[in-house]
Amino acid sequence: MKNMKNMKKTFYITTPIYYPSGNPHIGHCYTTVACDAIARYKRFQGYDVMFSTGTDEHGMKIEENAEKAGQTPKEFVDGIADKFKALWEFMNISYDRFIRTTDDYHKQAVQNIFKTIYDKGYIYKGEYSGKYCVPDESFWTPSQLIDGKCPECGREVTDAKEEAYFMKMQPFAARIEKLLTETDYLQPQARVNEMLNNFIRPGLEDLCVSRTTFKWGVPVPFDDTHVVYVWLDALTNYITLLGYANGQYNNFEQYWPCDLHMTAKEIVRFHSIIWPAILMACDLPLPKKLYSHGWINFGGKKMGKSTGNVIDPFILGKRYGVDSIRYQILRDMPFSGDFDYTNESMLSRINSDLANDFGNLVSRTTAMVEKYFGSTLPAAKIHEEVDNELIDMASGLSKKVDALIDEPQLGAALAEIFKVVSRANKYIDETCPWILAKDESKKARLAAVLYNLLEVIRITSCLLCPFMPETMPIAQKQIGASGDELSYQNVGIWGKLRPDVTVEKGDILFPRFDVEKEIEQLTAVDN
RNA sequence: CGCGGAGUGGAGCAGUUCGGUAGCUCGUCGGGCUCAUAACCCGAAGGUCGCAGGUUCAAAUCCUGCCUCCGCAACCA
Repeated sequence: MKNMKNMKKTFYITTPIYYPSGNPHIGHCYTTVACDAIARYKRFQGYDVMFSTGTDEHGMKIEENAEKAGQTPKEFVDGIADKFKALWEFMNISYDRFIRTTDDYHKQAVQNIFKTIYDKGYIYKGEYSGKYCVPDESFWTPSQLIDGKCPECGREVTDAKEEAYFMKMQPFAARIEKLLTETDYLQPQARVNEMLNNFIRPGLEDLCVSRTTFKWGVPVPFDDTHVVYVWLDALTNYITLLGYANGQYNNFEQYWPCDLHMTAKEIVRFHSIIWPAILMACDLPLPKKLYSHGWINFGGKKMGKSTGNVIDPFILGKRYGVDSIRYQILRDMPFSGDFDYTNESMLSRINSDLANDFGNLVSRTTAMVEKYFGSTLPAAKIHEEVDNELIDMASGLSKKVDALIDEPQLGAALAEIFKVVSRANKYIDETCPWILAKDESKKARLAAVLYNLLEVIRITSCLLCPFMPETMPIAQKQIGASGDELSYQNVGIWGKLRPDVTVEKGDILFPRFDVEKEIEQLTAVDN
């Protein structure tokens, strides 16, 4: 039975669950911050949002890394899961639920799901064969081999077989192809061809869903010499954390099917082919959208090599502000394709958009209201023709942003917002308030100009708030906006700020950085 | 011929679906303004749109061939 609260439209958004074989980095941040911005935006729109994230904690690599660290696997993942949580707290990530695949309810649910699919006849016992490195006890695919040898230790590999459970894929192949070709499930579209050409057209192979070469996993319910392999363990987090096949939660009906799975491009295949197959095997509805973004690279190189502390999100966030970092990566990340991160581009973006354009707009506007009217605008205003373009742009902004958030094209959404911010700066030059201020008979016109500027700040700050949740409320306080004036209902309506508003000029919102000095110091930190 | 993406003024990108004056941001240079975080506004310089052919009155945009870079190819966000 749904109560009134649950009558609201729901929106379920997920990050992948991250593999905690090492510490979180800015790449994890990108995915998670993007989801956070969307989740906050949807809450702002009035949706009942479920925003999930977590960690995928089983598997051989964890077993090995734990051993190297002299810890049990559980101790090892506990430590790293805490680091992820600490980073998300630092980055102001408003997740609703954090799942760990080592959580008891999840393990139980995975076993239930495995059993269900087995009982339906989609899982059978077979043999996994491949190239095997005996000393490392690892299977490798032909493509992973380096010069035909083990990529880990460089020794010879041999043909080997092991008993394994497989999930049939053929029963689902046609539906999966339709999902990819006839719907806009997978975004961006370019990835669809990749999936079709590489996997679907050649014919989907059955999926290996258990392993016997390591123990750190969920035991197969009726055969505990096997542990459940990553697919069924990790992907199912999206439904187990809602309570599917377990008694821990009871939100499955409420939030499934998922509205948006956000992932990076390397796991597209698992989310576009395997995950739908698993859901089909369980007779469950399919998620609505999968968005696969590119990577953040550094000087053309992939992350992880000698990039140093500079890319540590804690260091950047403490130095430049969490909101600024959130803004920069979301603004500069292209819709598809990778993004090449440099400290220069980050600082330049923060300076020009946040300090010069937005922050300075708030600063100069509130300063003028204070200086010319003692902080409180008079109610009497005189409108002029020159105001119209600005008013039209600001009034129509929220509709454009709504649509871009749904794509989801966050960079384009931010660009649209900043077009209006720039237009407002230009408007100041067009209207020259400092000249109006010298003429006592033009007070009502001056009041209108300043009010219009405050309105632009009200509207843009509301739309920017999901991206920069710390700073925007401060800006809103400075322009004297509060309560219903900041609601979603009013963000598309011009003139909602009360006419006799009182501003409260405050600290600088986004300080400007000396790029050369900062680069120097960041480099010093790096070495 | 494994699959896919990309090559556009100094840098980063848009434009290519349905051909028709090459656009944006940053940077540089010049000017304006003074409310503001030396910020803001205006203007200018700067590109044979990877190369070579072809179609067309007209191609960054369509066709053919080639070069270079990058990613993917059973779990790096």
